[in-house]
Amino acid sequence: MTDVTQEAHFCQACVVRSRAICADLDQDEIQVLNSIGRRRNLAAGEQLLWEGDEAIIVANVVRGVLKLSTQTSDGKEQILGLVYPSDFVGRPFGQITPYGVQALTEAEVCIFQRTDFDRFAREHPRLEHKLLERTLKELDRTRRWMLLLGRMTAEQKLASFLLETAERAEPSSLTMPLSRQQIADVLGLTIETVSRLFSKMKMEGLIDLQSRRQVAILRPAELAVRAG
Amino acid sequence: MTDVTQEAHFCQACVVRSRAICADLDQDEIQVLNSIGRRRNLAAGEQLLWEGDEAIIVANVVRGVLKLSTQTSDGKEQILGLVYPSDFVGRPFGQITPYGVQALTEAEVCIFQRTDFDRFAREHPRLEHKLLERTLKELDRTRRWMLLLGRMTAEQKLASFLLETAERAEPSSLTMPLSRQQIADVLGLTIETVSRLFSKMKMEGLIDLQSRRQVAILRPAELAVRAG
DNA sequence: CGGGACTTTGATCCTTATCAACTTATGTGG
DNA sequence: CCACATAAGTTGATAAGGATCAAAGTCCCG
Repeated sequence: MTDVTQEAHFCQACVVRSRAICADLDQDEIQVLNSIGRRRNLAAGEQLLWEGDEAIIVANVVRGVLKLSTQTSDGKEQILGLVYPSDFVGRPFGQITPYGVQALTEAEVCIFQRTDFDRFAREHPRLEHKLLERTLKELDRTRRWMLLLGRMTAEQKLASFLLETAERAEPSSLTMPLSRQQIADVLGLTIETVSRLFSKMKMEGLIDLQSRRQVAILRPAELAVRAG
Repeated sequence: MTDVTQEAHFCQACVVRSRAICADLDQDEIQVLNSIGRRRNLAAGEQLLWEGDEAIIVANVVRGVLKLSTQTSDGKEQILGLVYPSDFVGRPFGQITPYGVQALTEAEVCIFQRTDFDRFAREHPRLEHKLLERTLKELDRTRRWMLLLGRMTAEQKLASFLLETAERAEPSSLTMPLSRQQIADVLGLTIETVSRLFSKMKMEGLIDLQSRRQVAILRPAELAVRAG
């Protein structure tokens, strides 16, 4: 289930290096980062971090899609964000992991002990700067999501979600990394509402459903109108 | 309406300095920051930044409460966050201000040209570090708010909001900085629903309303239960 | 004291949640 | 490869929580 590999110089061959926070580091710095990090494969459904746990690790996503999520006291889940390759997860400079992190697809991450990472970051302002830019962007994205949760109707939510997912995914692939339940948890809806909307949009010719996970957007412009 | 003052060495006397991002700077650095920043007073209701505008300034809040907000295409507002003394507003390292910033109470801010601030930040890793920590905390707070918007009932929302506001405000003062409409915009509700809940909570003895803006929490424990 | 904004309260409607039954996929062992 | 079991998704009926529409009440400030 958990496959931990330690390859020498894996940073050099890293597919997300140019886009991840480690992009601006020089040879020597990469060397050090190499020595404190390690790759890890995650099976679909595997949990990387648990909400409320001590924040012992942080990670870069190399491959796959993960979710950040939290729960209400009565057990309903809210997905707080989705993380794609080159994104960063975990809570540097913090004691507690404020949300759970779980792989939605088969995934590969590059993990660091938080304390190692914190120390490295404090000694390398360029890395901290990258991390800051990324965090600011993430905050912007999260705030846009708040508008969706607070003020949009179910249809607007799903239309927005489909468009954003299409943007994030590789152009060819229209495979949803999320189940209906997970989409519901992202949008603050129930699975039934999501399912009904999929059916309705298909009937109206906005999308096509080859299978449950294969969604094709047939009329993106109209979908954008529905997104509000 | 707009009162711009330029005092020498105002940082030294700054009431929020120990808590704001400028806390860790030394004498010389403060001197430089002093030279690129200036104080500005805002009347209640005055807008500091407009959503979508070029991001030309950033600011530290010295006094008062401001809101960050955005709007749906059909004009409904969603408040994305409230900002209190020592908090930072604006979008460093970005071209566009992603949300509007408006003073809810009479307020005082310490503003910088974004480009000046960006340059200063890049040259002073300790400041960037402070800003990073603050941004990470803000992201945590924002994500908790997502749970509220996505999964809580109206009563849970208002109860949570009252408790958090009480925590943020000075212990003695139980003056709401927000109108009913603004509370609704924070919680993703309508003004009518908020008003009804206030009445209900008063009737049930959870809170007392000396006046519209004067809210006393009578039974915080019970309120916490309602918050879920 | 009067006008306007803000707030409260009431009646009704609509969206979405909930509960329930059924259908379709996925997977396992015989 | 099929029969069965299990998980995931769909569809329907009903209910509930808030939104919306409407009207009255309060507060504030000149």
